[in-house]
Parts: sequence; C-alpha cells; structure tokens
Amino acid sequence: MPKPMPDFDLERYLPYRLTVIAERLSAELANQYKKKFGISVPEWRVLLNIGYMRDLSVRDIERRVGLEKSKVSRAASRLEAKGYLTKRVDSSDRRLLKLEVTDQGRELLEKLIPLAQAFQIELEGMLGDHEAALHQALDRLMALEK
Amino acid sequence: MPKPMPDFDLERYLPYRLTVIAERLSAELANQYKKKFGISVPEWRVLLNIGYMRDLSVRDIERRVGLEKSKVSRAASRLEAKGYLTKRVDSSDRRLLKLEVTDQGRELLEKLIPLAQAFQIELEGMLGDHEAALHQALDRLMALEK
DNA sequence: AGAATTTTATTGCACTTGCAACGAATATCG
DNA sequence: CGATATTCGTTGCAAGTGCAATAAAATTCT
Repeated sequence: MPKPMPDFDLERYLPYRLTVIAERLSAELANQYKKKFGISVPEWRVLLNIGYMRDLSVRDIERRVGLEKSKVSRAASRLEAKGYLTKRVDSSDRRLLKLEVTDQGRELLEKLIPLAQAFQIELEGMLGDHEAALHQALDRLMALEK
Repeated sequence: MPKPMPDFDLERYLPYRLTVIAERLSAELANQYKKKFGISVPEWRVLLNIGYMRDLSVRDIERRVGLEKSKVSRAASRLEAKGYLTKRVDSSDRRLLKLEVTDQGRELLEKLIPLAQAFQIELEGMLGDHEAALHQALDRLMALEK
C-alpha cells in the first residue's frame, strides 16, 4: 500500500483560501483599472494614499500600505511620468521625498473611487450581516507576529 | 479650499484588506519553504495537489488551485527538474499531461505538510470561535460572479 | 567635531509573471 | 470524410518583482 500521508485539507487552509479570494476580488477591479485608466494596483494604492494624506514620503506609504519600498518608488515614478503626482524633497530632512498629488491625479481619483466604492457595496451586500464578523476575524489575523 | 473628494476608507476596503492579510500569512510560510526547501508557492500548491489526487493534468490543477496554466506548467517543469514529479502523456488523450509525484516528492511533502498544519493550528488559535464565522463570510465572497 | 551607524530612496540584476501566439491533438460540424 | 473549431500545454516577450547594493543625508557616539 502507498505511504501514509498526513491528512491535509487545502480548501480550509487559511493562507491558501485568503489568497485565492483576495486574488479574485483584486483581479476584478485591477483589470478595469488597467484597461480603462492604465493604472496598476500598486499605483492605485499610492495614488489613493497621497490623495487623502498630505506630505507622505515613500517610507510612509511603505508602512501604511504594506508595499515594499522599491515597489512604492517605482509606482511613484510611473505616476509622476503620467503626471498624476510630483516629488518634492523635504526641506527639513532631505532624505525624504514628499509625494503630492496633482490636479490631474485628483481628477483620476474622482473617477476611480466611485468604482471602488460600488464594488465595496456589492461585496457588503453579499456579506450581509457576516461583514462585522469578517472584520473581527481579520482583526485577529492582523495580530500575527511579523 | 481643496476640491471635495469622496470619502474612502482604505482600511475597511475589502479587496485591499484581504490582500494585505493574505500576503502576510503566505509570506510567513513561503519564506520558510523557499529558504529551507527551495520551493515556491506555485510549486508547493502543485506538489500538494498531485500528492493527494491521482492523474491530475495541468488543466485540472489550473481549475482546482486557481493557478494560471502557464504558472502550473512552469511550476511543474521546475518540480520535474528537481525530481519531485514526473510527466506522462495520457494514452487516451494525448493532449493531456498526467503529473505524478515521485517518492522523492512524497518525502518532501512529508516535511512540508506538518509545517503547514502547525501554522494552520496557530491561526485557528488566534481566531478562536471566530473561525467558523470567517469561513462563512469567505463562502459568501467566493460566490462572486467571475 | 569627526567617525561610525542608521535611515531613506533608487537602481541593477536575476527571476517571475501574465498574456498572446503557437503547435499538436481532439472534437465538432457540414 | 474533410474542414473548421476547440482544447491542452509550452514558450516568447515585455513588464513587474524581490532583494541586495548603493548613494546621500541624518543621527548617534565617543
């Protein structure tokens, strides 16, 4: 007989399950963003953050959004090349690069955000009263020691 | 005053939140797998599947695991090069490639699975009685129309 | 103050990824 | 049966990624 293998239920394996669902949800919007506006997911995250918070540096975004600094740096450069943000060296700490959204960037955000909100509402509709429980469970998982 | 922007709460935005958590959970084990055994996440998923199911083709795995076929194909080739699986052309449909785990592949799985199980148990401990609610909520989200 | 350490952002490089194109095998249709 | 369409797996290519190395600036320490 074949070697005994330990039981393993991939369908219930949390890292796998969360990854699959996250990919599905992200792919949904990411494709729209890419096709319609030429914006990738890292770019969207950076743009959103500088749209809502002032004087963010690359490092700030890395911390806030959980995006690797090289990813932030390149996303910022692409956004700059497209005219959606500007870089300005911080005068009090010249290592820091303050990222500032341009008017053009704001206009783009005003198109992107309603799409994201509509999607969120759709998801909340699917969850119904499970939403609160989901967020509670996710809070627990976020406590994982890095 | 600045232009009015629609409110948007990134912290509660589900595609974002799930992605961040999924990345954190996966990174945890993925690093161990990579460093200790030289196995990437796609390779681990393919290996696990052929370890538990017989006569799987590339397409079967693509469907089961939600991995793109080129990703499956390359992961399978890498696993083959390392001696963890073999490819065999299906005799009744010669387009299909049946993937079969080798003894060496089973030995590797016997090392990898306990790590995954221990991690799952740790996560379940963090979740406590929130676990059932989490799976229910994820079930809802899986119903998203592709 | 000066030397050593730390922090910040970028970049080089090897590797991975996604997507389209492709060839081979099979299925479908007239 | 023969032509067309579909399915399966691989591969080419451009783009993205992670990580280590780097340069510049600031901080710490003696």
